[in-house]
Amino acid sequence: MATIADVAKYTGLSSATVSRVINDYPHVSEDKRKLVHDAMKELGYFPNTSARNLRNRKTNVVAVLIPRLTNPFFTLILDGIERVAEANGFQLIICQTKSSKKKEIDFLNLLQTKQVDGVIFTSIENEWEYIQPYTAYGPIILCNEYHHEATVPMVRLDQIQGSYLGTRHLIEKGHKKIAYCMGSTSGLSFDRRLGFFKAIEEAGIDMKSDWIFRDTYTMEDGKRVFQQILQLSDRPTAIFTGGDEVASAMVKEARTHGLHVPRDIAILGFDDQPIASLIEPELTTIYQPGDEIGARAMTVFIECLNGIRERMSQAVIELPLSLVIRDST
Amino acid sequence: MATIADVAKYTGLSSATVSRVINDYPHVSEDKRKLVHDAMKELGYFPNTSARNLRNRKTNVVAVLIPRLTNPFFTLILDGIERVAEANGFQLIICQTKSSKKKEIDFLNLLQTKQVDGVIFTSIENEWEYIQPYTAYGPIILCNEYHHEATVPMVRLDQIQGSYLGTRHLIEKGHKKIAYCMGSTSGLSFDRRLGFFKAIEEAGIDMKSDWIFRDTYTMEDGKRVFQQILQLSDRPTAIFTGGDEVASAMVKEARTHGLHVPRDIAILGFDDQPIASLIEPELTTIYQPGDEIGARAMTVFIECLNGIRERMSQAVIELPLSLVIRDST
DNA sequence: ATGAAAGCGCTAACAC
DNA sequence: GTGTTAGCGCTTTCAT
Repeated sequence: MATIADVAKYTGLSSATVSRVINDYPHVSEDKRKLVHDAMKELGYFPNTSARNLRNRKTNVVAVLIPRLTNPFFTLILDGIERVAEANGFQLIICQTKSSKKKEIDFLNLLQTKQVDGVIFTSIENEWEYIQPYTAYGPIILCNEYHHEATVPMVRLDQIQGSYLGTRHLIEKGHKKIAYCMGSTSGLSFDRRLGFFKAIEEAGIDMKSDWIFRDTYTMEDGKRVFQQILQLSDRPTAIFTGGDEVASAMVKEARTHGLHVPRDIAILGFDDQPIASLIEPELTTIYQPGDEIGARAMTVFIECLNGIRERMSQAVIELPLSLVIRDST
Repeated sequence: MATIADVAKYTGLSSATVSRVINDYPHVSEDKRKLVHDAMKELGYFPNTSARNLRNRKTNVVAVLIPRLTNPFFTLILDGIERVAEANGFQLIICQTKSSKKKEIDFLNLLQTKQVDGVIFTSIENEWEYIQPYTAYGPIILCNEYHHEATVPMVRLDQIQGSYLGTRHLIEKGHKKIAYCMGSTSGLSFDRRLGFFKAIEEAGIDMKSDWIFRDTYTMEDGKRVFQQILQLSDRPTAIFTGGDEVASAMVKEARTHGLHVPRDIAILGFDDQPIASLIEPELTTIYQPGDEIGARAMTVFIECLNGIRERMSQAVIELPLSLVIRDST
């Protein structure tokens, strides 16, 4: 494998000059520049990234923490991140946490060993106090997440407003018994609940603890929870879900049980994934601009890296959510 | 940032001994080992990955080329690759080609600059002759792809058998006019067509060139092509699609036009994505074990890296496809 | 069992 | 405009 020294020897120049040519520095005469380019081609030379990274103390690689690759909403975010990353010469290392606290921490090791310049969290499993120490090693951006105590930039969607909008919509449709499905206990979930209960309380509606369901993420969860709802003596007439996958499975399960959506039971999705407009009836849902949020997070990351933006103090960038009314409510 | 030299100085040992401890080498006394470990913790030392990579001439990073992150089938493959990668201490760099020949080649630059140890293609845009030269720089594995001339390991699904199975099924259902949607002109598409026409010819059925549609990948494509099909004077009674996304959109579009699936028109999917069993009617489709194929490809990659497997000669590993009969045919 | 030292390939002062 | 040289942080002979 040809090195910079080989090119230097071949051209009769010094490695410094070759390096200047590689990095497009000025103050190199045109003929030498051409000489070097020709030699590089001739020798099949390519600069060694590890050597460069070692010298430059940077890698142009970002770690993206994502709970599940097979969750379309997160791949949408990833797509947005990728778009900006590629436009700015950054590579992405994919870190699937599978919602494991331990894995999340393990991946932060990439920061300490300088394998990546920084980290973008698209979800966060550990308490902030466990993450905080790692901010010393490089920019950490929260994307689609929020922690009150976090002292880093956060790009998020206004979950309070989004769930408030959706719940208001259900209430306006005349529903008074609304089941609520939540995911984890993250800040995001917390906010959604805030918006939900804000609408509920404004309308002076009663809420039963039986109507609250935890840990609903997947289609399987949706099916399971829907069956539980059917068992209820006092059955809700509408369901607020935490995602279109869950909602889709519920619509499906309702149909299986001969129930009409939305007449017998209304179901509200979240995300507005492609599937939302593909099933029958189409899902009323909350549109989350996943790619925009991802793109924005990566932009903020680059700003931090370039020192244009303060990376170790809290900053919240919030994008709005919107209600998409279709046929399931 | 603490370096190995700092740890050496702090413990009064040499950097060589510290290195031995870091790498769990034998021939280090227990007390020194403990001494070093304590010092590393005390100083907040972490080995620098770039330096290690430079020395060791390897990165433990693999580039995965994928056309679109938002395509669920490819993220399924990615999930399988990730599972094996993480179990073996490899990181994945994500390379979204967006089906661009140029980007595909650009990403191969990661191999030449030694930023990755090798590359896994989950789809391939360029002719093999353009890829071939890069095999000199490290293992290249084809996953879900096939090229006759390719001199590398290929992990693939038996597309001929899969599309044959699906087409046979349509024929057995009594269909004699079957539209065929294809994607690119890759080896994979080629094989699918082989299987399709094998079944068609066996049954002695006529095929019209009007019934063949190219470049159908997305839901939008599905909608567009379905509308074209409706315009046809001699309209097919069944459609063989290249993926569940396309098929789902077609089912949806059929419904929009007041057509009953499968009575008025039968639609066959491909992949068996989650959506297939979520829409109404549920899709009959060809199940493709995406995660298995991904996992297998990563396993083969590691074998190549370890020299257990020949990396520069053709080897084909083929997994079977199966027909999942539901309600759309 | 431990240490000295060379060198992986590159960049950036600093000289001229 | 070009060259000399000293590292970046780590691993690995080769001594002892």
